[in-house]
Amino acid sequence: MARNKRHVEQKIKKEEIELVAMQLLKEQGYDNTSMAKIAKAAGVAPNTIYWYYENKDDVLIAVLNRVVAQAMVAVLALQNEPLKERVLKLIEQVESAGSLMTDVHSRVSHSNTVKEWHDRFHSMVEQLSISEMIRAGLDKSEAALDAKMLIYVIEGLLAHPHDLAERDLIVSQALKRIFN
Amino acid sequence: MARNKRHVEQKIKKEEIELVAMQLLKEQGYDNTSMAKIAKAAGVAPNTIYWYYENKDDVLIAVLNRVVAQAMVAVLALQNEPLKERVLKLIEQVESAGSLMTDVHSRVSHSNTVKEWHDRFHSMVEQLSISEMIRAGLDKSEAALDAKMLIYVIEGLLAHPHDLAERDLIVSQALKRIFN
DNA sequence: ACCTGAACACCGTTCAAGT
DNA sequence: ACCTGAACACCGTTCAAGT
Repeated sequence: MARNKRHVEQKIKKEEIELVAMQLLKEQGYDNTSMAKIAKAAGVAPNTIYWYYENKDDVLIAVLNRVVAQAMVAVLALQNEPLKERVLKLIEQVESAGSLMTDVHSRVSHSNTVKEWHDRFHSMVEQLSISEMIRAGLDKSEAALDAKMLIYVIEGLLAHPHDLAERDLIVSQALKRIFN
Repeated sequence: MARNKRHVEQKIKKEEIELVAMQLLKEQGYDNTSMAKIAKAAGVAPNTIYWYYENKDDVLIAVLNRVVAQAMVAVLALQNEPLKERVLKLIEQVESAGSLMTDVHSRVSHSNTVKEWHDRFHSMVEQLSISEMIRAGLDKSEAALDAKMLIYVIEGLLAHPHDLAERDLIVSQALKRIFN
């Protein structure tokens, strides 16, 4: 019993650190969220985090996995909607993660772990995008290139601020150019 | 004479700091280039840089202006080449600046000065891109959207590694989708 | 006007020690 | 196994002082 209880509490502690880190990283970004800040918000000593994670980038990755899982659920729920709606939902989801995606790109050059995470993530997105293209009737020989184009347009929309109407227009135009 | 000489030396000193900073920032990126490193390479005390620049982001902007001017010259030299060649030249130029463009994006949230520089730069690129679209025969009503798309594809190519052949393919595909 | 040495507050991370 | 206090090296930046 005691053994079990302690085991549960351990999981809770790590979970709490991760949830707190997620909130702070989403709201304030990587550089503005110090390890000390996370520790304080989680109610532990600054170096305690290092018992659960190798370093700050490791915390970032744990948070990224949560964020991605959440976004996937939201987008997959629209399985039967037209492609445009799903793309817009995806953008909305990633945008709610604040500057996290930009942070990933800027950490890639510092941390090999982040680089590996980024590369895996990117090729996953690419595969999904390619199947969407084929499913939407595109020629297999061109699907890969068009998938990349669409991803880059989405990334551009995420990197630069747009109101909803403009975003809608640009996505529509991209899909029109690709599928006409 | 003495007056003049000192004036010249002043310009030389600032110029040297900037050239050294450009080299370091291009090679090692923003975070890996400390003010102390720049100062040492320029042969001055670390805080001397603060006489010429308000802060580190100010140094970054001075370097960015140099890099952009250089790229503009290279691209404008191809005035009469087809659009595809000019786009590829632009990508090549920006790529030679290493991670500087990614660094700009990640500094935007920290420094208002960098944000302003970024916004100005971005709208300049957008205007140029729109005129290219119109010049290439696109309908005026769609030129703005297609210009944005093309810019985002270019940014995507810059943010992610591609060999020359793949890059060529993606640019060709993008132009084909836009102009067919 | 131009430059410096010394200091400040903060950062990510480590280490030896406690339970 | 889990957590801490104290310390380390480094960072951007400031300040008082020198010429």
